[in-house]
Amino acid sequence: MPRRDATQNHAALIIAARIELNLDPDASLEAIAARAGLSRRAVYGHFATRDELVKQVITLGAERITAALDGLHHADPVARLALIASRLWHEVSEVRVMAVFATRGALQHHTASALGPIRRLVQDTIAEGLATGAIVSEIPADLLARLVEDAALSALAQATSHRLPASTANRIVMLHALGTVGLSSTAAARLIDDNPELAWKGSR
Amino acid sequence: MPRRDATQNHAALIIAARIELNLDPDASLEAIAARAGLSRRAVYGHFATRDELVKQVITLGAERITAALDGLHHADPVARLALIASRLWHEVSEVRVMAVFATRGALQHHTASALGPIRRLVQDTIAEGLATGAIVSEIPADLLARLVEDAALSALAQATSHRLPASTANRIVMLHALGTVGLSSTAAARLIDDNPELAWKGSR
DNA sequence: CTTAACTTGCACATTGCTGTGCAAGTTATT
DNA sequence: AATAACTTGCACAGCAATGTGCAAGTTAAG
Repeated sequence: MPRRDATQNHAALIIAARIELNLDPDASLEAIAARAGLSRRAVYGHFATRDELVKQVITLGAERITAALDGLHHADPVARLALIASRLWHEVSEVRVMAVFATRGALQHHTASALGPIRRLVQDTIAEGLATGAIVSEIPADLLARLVEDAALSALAQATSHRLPASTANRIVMLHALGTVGLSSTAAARLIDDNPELAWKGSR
Repeated sequence: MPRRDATQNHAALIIAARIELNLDPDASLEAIAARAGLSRRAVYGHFATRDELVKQVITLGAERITAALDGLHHADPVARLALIASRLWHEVSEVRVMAVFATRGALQHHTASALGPIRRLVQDTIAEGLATGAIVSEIPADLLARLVEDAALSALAQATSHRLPASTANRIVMLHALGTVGLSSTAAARLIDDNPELAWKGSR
C-alpha cells in the first residue's frame, strides 16, 4: 500500500524542480532534492532519471497553462489575445519554465508538442483577427504568432525582474502583446480600458 | 617571432566559437576546435581557458555591434530606433551570441558591461522619443528599452529561422521594434516607407 | 636549410554530475 | 506492535568535459 507522504514528496519534487529550473535550467538533482527537503538518492524512488522529472514538470506545466486558457471566449479576437496574455501572466512560473526548454536540450521536442495547443490558440486568434481586419499587419500570421509569444514572454520576464505589482504587470503584458499585433499604444490602452474583464482579478 | 598563421588560427577559433556557440551555448572545445580546423589541444596555445575564449567572442562581438551603431544620426528619435533595429539585423550573428550569454552562466556580468553602450543608446533614444512626444507609452522608459531589445532579438530569431530574405527580415525587425514602442502597424510602415535610408542596403 | 613557432596525439589528473546497490534508519498504516 | 513503504548515507561506476605535460611532428620565416 502506497504511503500518503510518498505522493506528497512526489509533488514536492516537481514543484521544487520547477522553481530550481526557473533559476537555472541546469540545476542539479542535488539542488532540486534539497529544495524539496529530500536527499538526492530519494529522487530515484520517484523518477527513473533526471529527464523523467523534468519531463513531468513540463507536462504538468503545459496542462496548467492549457487549463488556464480553456474556455476563453470573447467576440473580439484582439480582446481575446489580450485575455490570453493576461492568463499567461497568471501562470508565469509555469510559462517561464516551458519557454526555457522549448529551445534547449533534449526535451525540445517534448516541450514543443506539449505547447502545441497553446500555440494553436494564439495562431488561430491572430488568423481570425487578420481575417476580420481587427488586426492589421504585413507580417505573416505564423511569424506574427511567434512574435506575440516572445513578446508575452519578454514582458513576463521584465515584469518579474522589475518586481512590478501584479496588476501593473498584467496590463503591461497585454499592452505589449497588442502592440506586437499592430495596435498603437493608445488603441491598446483604450481596448483594455473598455473591457473590464481584462482588469487584474487576483490570482484565481 | 610570431608566425603569421598563428594569428589566423586565433581569429579562426573566435569565428568558430561564435558559430558553434550560436548553435549550442554549451558547445565543447572539441567542437569549436574542430570547426576551426584545429585540435582541442591547440586551443590552449591561444586561450588559457574556455571562458577566456568565450569572453573574447563576446568582447569582439560587442565591439562590432557598437561600431555598427556608431555615428547613427537622425532627427526623429523613432526613425533612429528603426535604424538601430536595422543595424542589429546587419550583425545578427554577433547579436545572438551576446543575447545568449547576457542571461546565462558566469559571463553575465562581462556580457552586460560589454553591452552597456548599446543599451544606453536604446534607452536614450526612447527617452528622447517619450520627451518629444514622438513615442507614446505608459510603460516606463527603462522597461520599454528592454522590451525593445527583446523584440529586436525575437524578430531576429524568427527572421533567421524562417529563412526570410534579408530585406524582408530587415523590415520586420524594424516594424516589430516600432510596434513595441507604441506605433500602430500602419504608422510604422509609413515611417519606414517615408525614410528611404531605412531600406535594406546589402551587408555593408 | 635551419630554426623557432606552432600543432598534434596521447596520457593523465580533476571536476561535477548521473545513476545504482545495499544496509540501516525512520515513519505511515493496519 | 508489526509490517511494509519510504528515506538516508555511503560507496562505487560511469561519463563528459576541462586543463596540463611532454615527445614527436609539421610548417612558416629567416
